[in-house]
Amino acid sequence: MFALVDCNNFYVSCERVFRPDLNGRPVVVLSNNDGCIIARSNEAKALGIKMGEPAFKIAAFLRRNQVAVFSSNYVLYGDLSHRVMSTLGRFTPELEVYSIDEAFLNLRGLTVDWAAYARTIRETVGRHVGIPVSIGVAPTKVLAKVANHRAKKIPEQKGVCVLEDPEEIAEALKNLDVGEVWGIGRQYAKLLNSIRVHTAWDFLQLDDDWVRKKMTVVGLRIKKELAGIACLEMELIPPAKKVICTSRSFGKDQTELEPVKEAVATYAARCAEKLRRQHSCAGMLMVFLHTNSFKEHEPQYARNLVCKLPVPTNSTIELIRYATAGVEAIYKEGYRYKKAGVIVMEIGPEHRIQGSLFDGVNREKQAAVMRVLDAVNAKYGRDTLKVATQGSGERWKLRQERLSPCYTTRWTDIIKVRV
DNA sequence: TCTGGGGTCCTAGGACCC
DNA sequence: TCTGGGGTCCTAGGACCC
Repeated sequence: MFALVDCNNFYVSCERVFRPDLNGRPVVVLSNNDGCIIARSNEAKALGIKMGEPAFKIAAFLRRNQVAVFSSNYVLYGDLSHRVMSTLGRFTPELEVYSIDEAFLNLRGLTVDWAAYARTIRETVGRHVGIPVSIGVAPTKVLAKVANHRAKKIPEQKGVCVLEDPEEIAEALKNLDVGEVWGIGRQYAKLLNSIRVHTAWDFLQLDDDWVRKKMTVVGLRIKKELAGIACLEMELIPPAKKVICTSRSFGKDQTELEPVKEAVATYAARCAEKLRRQHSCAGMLMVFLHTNSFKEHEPQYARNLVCKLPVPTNSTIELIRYATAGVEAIYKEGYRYKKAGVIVMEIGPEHRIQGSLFDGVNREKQAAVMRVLDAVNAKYGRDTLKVATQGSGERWKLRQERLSPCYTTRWTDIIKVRV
């Protein structure tokens, strides 16, 4: 049996941990740059606020309904996620951290009452971290997702749902929209609806060959999993990334090269950090830059430039050099730029790089410098040491007007309790 | 004024190898 | 008249996830 533990309205729940006054009130969290709604409390959902809605379009509505609005605080969410995951780790020898707010637990070998066990997990996470979770337990991962969906949607389940008995499973699938099944997105749902397949149960009645042909082996696996045949394994160690991207919209449109270069240098530095964290080097780098396509009446420009690196690297200094040269090459005067990004590809392990006969870089020295840079920044905070090209970020940095404190990771933000 | 960010997997078709 | 067999690698496009 697999359990899927999913944090309820995770970002909103994180904001509420240190603000219990927000319980019972509508709360939303915005995307980077305070752009779109990306998390909603149940009260906010009840008001009809849509996922992905641009915040500026419903600003008046939010005020009128006294909705508490937050910029996203990924430092806080990341830390609380880590605490949830380590608590979950105590309940299984096999934990797969699937995303910032979800994890699969392999319950194989345990002889317990599943529902009682799930309730214990739920209570423990609540007590230790303060985040409410929903738990689905079933014989396959896809069915655990189905169970989780019921745990969340049906109040009588009280956050826990076990699907083991075939008749219960059938009943659950008959009551589930096919588009709600994990792995069936909008396009496949449309295709299935067009042949009068509306529920997960209908999908299960389809011919294997048809599913294979129209939805590839991925679709067929989903079908097997719904039938109770486990095809998806636990992934205990997250595989190294094959592509790493750092991109941001600017806090405001940029019309000059200098601040754009600073931003791109900073994104390159982030990519380098991510590479070093997974002990990889990248052999190729791409930089892109574009204007705001929503502003249809303004002149539009979008370009990217790919650059093969002479020797794969994860050095901040080297990646910044190529990235800024790239953006200089594609930058054109006379546009209002909205967003830029750096993508590194052809990623491989750092201890197996192919050198070059004509390489002028002292790679050992460079690696030593990076070790010091990482150590200093780990101790004193990000960008305590940085490359001067990154600048201060004054002109282009994210808009974050409603950021909550970093309650758990910054000394000055720790809450004070009066006795 | 204001519209997010970061990933994975699969398939088909073409180029190329011996 | 006759026209092999077995592969790999790369790319673009399309689907999906959080």
